[in-house]
Amino acid sequence: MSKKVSMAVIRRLPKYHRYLADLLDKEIYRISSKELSEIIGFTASQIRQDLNNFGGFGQQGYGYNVEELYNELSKILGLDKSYNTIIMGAGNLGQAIANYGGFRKSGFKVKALFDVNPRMIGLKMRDLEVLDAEDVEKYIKEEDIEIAVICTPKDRAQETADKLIAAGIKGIWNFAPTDITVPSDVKVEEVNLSESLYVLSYMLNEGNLNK
Amino acid sequence: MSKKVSMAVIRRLPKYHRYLADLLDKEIYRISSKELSEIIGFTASQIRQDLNNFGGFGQQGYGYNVEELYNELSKILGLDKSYNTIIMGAGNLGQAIANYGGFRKSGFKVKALFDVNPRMIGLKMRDLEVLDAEDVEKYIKEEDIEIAVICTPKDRAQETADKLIAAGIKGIWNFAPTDITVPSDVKVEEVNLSESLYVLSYMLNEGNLNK
DNA sequence: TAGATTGTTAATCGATTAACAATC
DNA sequence: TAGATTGTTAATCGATTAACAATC
Repeated sequence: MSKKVSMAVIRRLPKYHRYLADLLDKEIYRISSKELSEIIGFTASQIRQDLNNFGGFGQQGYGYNVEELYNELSKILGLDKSYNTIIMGAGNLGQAIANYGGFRKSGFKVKALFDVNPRMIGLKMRDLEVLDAEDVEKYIKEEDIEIAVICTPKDRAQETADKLIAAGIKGIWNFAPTDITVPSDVKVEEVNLSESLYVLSYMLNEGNLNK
Repeated sequence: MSKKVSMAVIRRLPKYHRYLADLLDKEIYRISSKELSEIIGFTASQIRQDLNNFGGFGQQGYGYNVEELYNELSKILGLDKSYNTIIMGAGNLGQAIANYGGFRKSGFKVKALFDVNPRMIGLKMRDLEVLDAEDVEKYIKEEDIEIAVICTPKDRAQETADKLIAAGIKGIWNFAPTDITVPSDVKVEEVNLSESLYVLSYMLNEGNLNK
């Protein structure tokens, strides 16, 4: 196994994957790094460097076979599997994620929502039930849950993570506006929407900074 | 005006802002870059470098005044103002964003949701009305809207952006799972949730890649 | 004053881009 | 074969870290 691939590269992989899917939709089956660079906005050099972290998928004089590269990227991203998923916190955001069909299509299957609020517990949202957060450890083990999405308020995020990890969860998608601390074998992807919005706000005001 | 600050620095600013708010909550009024580095997980050197892009906010032998630094960061991030905001697309995600109180608290005021679906138009969600997306240009001008959030499906994102920009919008927060193209005076912050989830999926499978 | 800690310059590290031999 | 385009090495660029004089 070769040297660890940098996060900068990894964060570009989903974008390659998406643009290749678009090409397939348009029935384009062959592409050079130069052509791809014009569509996706990275340099051709970067594209070739990025891909070569994982293997030589192209062919000199020809370029890349779109379908083959798409399939390779699917494998690299782990999208050739499916993942049982639960959502902690059945508020607006939890519901929105539960109802987004795109994730299911990519193999992320939301099995249940969990909440601490007695008024929510037992409710059905489309075909999903809201279960008692008390019972989550048992559920994770019995239903073979691999990914948990944290949509709780900020102050309940860490304790929720701890409980999930104790039950064996190895992947957490955290939407609570706080950083959570986990052991190194647990992977966390943080989505901090406030931080994202603040970056937009920064950009809108950049010119006005009196430096 | 000094040299443009890099995106790497800018994306760390909201995190400083958040951790300083936590310190104020805990009634801690003074902090050195070293102490902050232990809490936030960046090096002390990086913290000093980052902040010095915007001014010398510290004091030798003392450190930083938490409240002062927090206020300076608020100004840098444009959080000392408020922004009239609209949401394009009144689906699950649009509603979730509309209902999240945190944004309002930071000065981002959602004034209305817009949708193309006749069944949605006219509905009230809490205190917000769903308006006809046809009327958005007029609304933007009359109500002085500065920021628009795109929560439409992928295939309607670009045309929506074009319409918003024609009406004078300068800031777009894009949740549609596609990149939108805008003139250089318009700022876009992309939030691609699928890409984020795929990165998590990658990390969960990293060990299994047969390289 | 002595100690602490900044602001800032210099050194290092890593990521991106350029170049080109290999080869389809 | 000739042309095209990769895979990969080398060069450049930018970001992070280290070091330390300035100074509170």
